[in-house]
Amino acid sequence: VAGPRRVAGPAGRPARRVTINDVAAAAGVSRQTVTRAMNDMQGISEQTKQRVLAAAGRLSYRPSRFGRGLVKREQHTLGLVIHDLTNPYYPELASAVVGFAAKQGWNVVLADTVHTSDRQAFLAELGHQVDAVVGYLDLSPCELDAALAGLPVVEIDPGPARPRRGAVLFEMAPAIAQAVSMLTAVGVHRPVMVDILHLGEPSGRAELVASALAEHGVRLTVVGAEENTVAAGAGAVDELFAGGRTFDAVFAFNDILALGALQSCRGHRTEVPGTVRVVGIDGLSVGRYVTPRLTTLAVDMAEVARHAVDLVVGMHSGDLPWSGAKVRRRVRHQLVVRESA
Amino acid sequence: VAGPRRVAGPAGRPARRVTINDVAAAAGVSRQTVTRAMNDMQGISEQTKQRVLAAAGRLSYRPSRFGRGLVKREQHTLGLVIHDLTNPYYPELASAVVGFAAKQGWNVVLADTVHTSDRQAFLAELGHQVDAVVGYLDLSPCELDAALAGLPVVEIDPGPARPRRGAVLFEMAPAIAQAVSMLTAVGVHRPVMVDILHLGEPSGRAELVASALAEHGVRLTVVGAEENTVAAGAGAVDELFAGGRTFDAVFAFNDILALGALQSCRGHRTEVPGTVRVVGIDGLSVGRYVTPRLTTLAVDMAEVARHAVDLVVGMHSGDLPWSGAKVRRRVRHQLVVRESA
DNA sequence: TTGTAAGCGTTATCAG
DNA sequence: CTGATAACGCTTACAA
Repeated sequence: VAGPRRVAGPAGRPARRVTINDVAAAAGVSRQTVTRAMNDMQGISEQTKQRVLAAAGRLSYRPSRFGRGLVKREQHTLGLVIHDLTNPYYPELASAVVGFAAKQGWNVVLADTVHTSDRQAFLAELGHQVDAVVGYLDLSPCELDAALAGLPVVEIDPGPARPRRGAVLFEMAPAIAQAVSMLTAVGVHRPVMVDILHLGEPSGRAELVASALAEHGVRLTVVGAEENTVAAGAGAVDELFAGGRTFDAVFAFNDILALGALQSCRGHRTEVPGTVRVVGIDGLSVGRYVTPRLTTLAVDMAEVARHAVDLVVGMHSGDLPWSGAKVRRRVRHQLVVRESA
Repeated sequence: VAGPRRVAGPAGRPARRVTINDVAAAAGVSRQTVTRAMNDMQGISEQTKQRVLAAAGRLSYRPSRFGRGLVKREQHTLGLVIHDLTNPYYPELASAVVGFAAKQGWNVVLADTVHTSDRQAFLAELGHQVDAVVGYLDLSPCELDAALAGLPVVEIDPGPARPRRGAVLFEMAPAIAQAVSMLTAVGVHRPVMVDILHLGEPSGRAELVASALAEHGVRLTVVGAEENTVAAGAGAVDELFAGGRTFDAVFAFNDILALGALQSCRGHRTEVPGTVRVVGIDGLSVGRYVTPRLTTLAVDMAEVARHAVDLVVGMHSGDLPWSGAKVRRRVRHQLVVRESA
């Protein structure tokens, strides 16, 4: 395989795609014979097969996936929508989704929305390229219907509102209650939550933590991080220190922010878990590699991915409806006690 | 959008795909009119448009991407081949590749080879679904030609052999020399490398480190890690400690193994960088969040991704040849001194 | 504003 | 073993 040998126009650019007809002509056979040679089908003599293959190679011929897909109906691709591959949560999810999807013969195209301004248009565009969509959509039900009508959709952790499509729901309350019991038992009484605020409002996670603490008569202070990064998590806790506020525990919206809390404590020579206890959410594997190792509410990513892929494949095949209770699955977080709390 | 309303057979499964013809029939118009309505084209009255859209919604109609792709030739997808999304290196790469590809209007399907036994077959299959391939192929030139003939291919860090296709080459020697100078200057004379062995042989990275050290009259001991994980890196260094071997520096094949080295040192109450200095390779962002922060030879992932996408898009459009010097780019690693060395 | 005809590149069917 | 013909679902031209 030397340089490009496609039929080239004056500028050296391919004038048009090399098609099966070109190969057929070059080899002096019919299109059907080319098909037989390319796909290792029987009913073709070894000799013509080689001649065809040679011609195909010479022309750099490659069957069009569209032509082929049109007639063979067994090519499925899944759109996986995530916020930002740079946040370790999403690769862990993506890894699991890609794995399960591959097992079912589905391809996965990755849609990262980190630099997307118009989510609806973005998802509508994605919808044109795939057979089903899974992930973090963050659209209102009506936007979602507009963008992805007629397509099987499974949202992951879609928030409190009753999902209008398929969904994998997170059940964090039990694990949160467990973590809160553990902390209050050892005397925590001034906890803080580093949250991701939505329009200035505390997240659902913060509310769960607050109400679990309320059961023990403890009040939660919620502060917002600027963005979802380690640095922002550290910044939020830095401000706490700077403000002279005393606290004995930090709950974080997720492990990334918790890592920031750890970093900030280290910067302020504050012992973890001695002086301040830190608890993250998600169960990222990076939590095992930091010092101290991060205590966290972990979700089994493989289970999430398995549910999501199962649902969406079922919806696509028609075995499952496109909405309703049958296409809702629940996954429980588990308290994983390591060193930080 | 309630349940699935596709034409259903006896089992409740869709009997066949809903096509433009079904919608046309249902709305009492021609196919062309349906196209106009679906694609917001002009030359259709608002009234018929609504009628068609209603019919389409009722039938859950969605244009086939194959039919559409066959006639509109502006849909490109890139296959990104990586080893294991679970290893933070690949998400960082994927994130950048997806970003640049999106900017050029390309979709990215992610092919994770971690559970792939037959790489050649896997890539051949992938080749059928995409317009170009980028990433870590790990195939011999002849396997590669067999699997991906006729397709633009850009390998990333393909190793020492002269690449037969497009390639983004890593130039680590200068950064390695710099790191080695730094370490020998502070008295390091018993360095170890935790390597990923290929068929029992030291990697190219190990050889570069060894020869840089030789310039300073220092000999390198190479040990292999079982696999490419933090735990394996820790295990390799644990064995060093167990063997009673003394060492004052650890070079790691990559940051992941270096994290393991850090972990092992911590387990053995060995000060880093006081007693042992640790240097990783890759420049993963996780290196900034561990204690002590990891000194590493960093590659600019965005630059790698930019080159890879530029090359492959150029090759696809015909602006660039499919092999040769014009489709080779070089990226230099940079020594990033943090705390661990 | 709407419909008709043709063709995109491929494979399945059936006749030779 | 090979080739002609007819789909596959869609859009672009052009005609009404």
